[in-house]
Amino acid sequence: MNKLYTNDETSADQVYQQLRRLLIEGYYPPGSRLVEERLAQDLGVSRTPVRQALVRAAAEGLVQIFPNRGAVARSFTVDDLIEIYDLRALLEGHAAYLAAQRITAEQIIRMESAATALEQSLAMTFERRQDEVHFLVEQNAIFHQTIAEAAGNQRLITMLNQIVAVPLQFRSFYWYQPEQRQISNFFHRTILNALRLGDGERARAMMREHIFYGRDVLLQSRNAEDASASAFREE
Amino acid sequence: MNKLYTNDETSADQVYQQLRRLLIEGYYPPGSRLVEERLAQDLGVSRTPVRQALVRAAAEGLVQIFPNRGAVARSFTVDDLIEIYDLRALLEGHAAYLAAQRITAEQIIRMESAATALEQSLAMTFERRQDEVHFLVEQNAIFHQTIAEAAGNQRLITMLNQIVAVPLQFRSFYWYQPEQRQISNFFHRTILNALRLGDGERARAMMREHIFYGRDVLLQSRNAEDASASAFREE
DNA sequence: CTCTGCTATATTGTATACAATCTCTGAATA
DNA sequence: TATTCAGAGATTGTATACAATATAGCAGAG
Repeated sequence: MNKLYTNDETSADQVYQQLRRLLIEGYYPPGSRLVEERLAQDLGVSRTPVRQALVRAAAEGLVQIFPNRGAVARSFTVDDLIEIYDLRALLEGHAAYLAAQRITAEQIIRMESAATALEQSLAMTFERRQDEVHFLVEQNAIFHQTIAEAAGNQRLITMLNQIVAVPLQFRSFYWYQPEQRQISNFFHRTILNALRLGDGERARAMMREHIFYGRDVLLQSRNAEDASASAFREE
Repeated sequence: MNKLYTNDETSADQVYQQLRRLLIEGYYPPGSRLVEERLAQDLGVSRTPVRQALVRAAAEGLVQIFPNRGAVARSFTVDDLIEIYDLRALLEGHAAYLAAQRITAEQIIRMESAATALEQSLAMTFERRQDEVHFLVEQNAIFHQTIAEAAGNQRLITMLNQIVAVPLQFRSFYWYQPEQRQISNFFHRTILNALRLGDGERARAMMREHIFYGRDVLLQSRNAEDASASAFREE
């Protein structure tokens, strides 16, 4: 019974988890410098575990490390987003294809529950907008992660985690638009149907469309509000 | 003019490069413990950069780190290899598909040169067997990396590097069999043709076959010599 | 002879000290 | 005014010391 896959015992691992969360949630905005001493103080440890966390985050593409000049929260150009979504479509499409052959009843139920939660949330009201986004992102993650899990390829899961995490910070506003959410919900149901019928080809096709649709919504929102375009400047 | 993509100035980076090479070439066989102090002495540095290199190697899946128990050169089960080759087929197939639209004349020439080198080497004699394998692996890498480059997706390249590096240690004996090499060479020419004609579908299909063929040769060799099956034991 | 628990040893994890490098400021010069 | 250079300060990179943890061997009980 070893703890290989729950690497959260050492403080270096905890720092990594924290850092990852802070980056994804935009607390350290893209392009901002990540000074080791400051992070160490923020998280109450010395620079040693911070450095390890940074190296690991760099390996995953969350930060960039410039030798002798430090780490920077990675920023993304529009081209980066297009690259990322191209790969997401490829990998998640493949995952959906594989999942159609192997998914279990329990996994289907989990996905249905997430899909339902996303649908019902359209009629719900939350204390704070942030709570709502948090909830939606979480349920959405359950839906997608369950497919990756059902695909039965551990490395595929790892890769998807890397790819999906990166632009998460931008996806917030995706969730603010009811019409787009309805369409996404529709995709979820279609994908679920395909999986239930064991139709891998269809599951893949719908998953790809679902992801490309998300990409397009994101890029459109971007064009709309050019004010915050600075977040896209590379370095 | 920054050195972002040639991270080889700090000794931590050099240690990482060394470690990676030693792992891939089987100097540290799968399953062997990687004691920090020993690595540090082998490479003439302190434990600090060694640890960073290990963290990075773990993020890439080359080693496994067990909290408070140290790092181990990752070993692979047959199922691991199947997972890996499944993803390679997906990613390299996609790369070939994209490359068909964008590949440049210079890149074609580079690939032709590598393909020719691989063909001619069948009639050549090398000082040592190891030199030959080294040469073949290198030319083969040029062929495949050029396709990834031509696909024009930086993240795709990164992912492929991660996936391809892993089983390299096993692929050695692949190169010892002339018949299989001839077939691989034929695939290379077929892929080149498809790329030259801009036929992405065909390039993808042939690339996938090429990779699955490599996988099957690998698995067959494995079955043949069950003596060294220990290398496949997990943990 | 086997099992349990304890201690010694080996090794990892973290903090800190110091060296190496970069950056920024401002003065001197043209 | 623009430019170059020096040096102070900030920050990274590495080594080392120490703390925390795991491992192995051994003694003693059953």
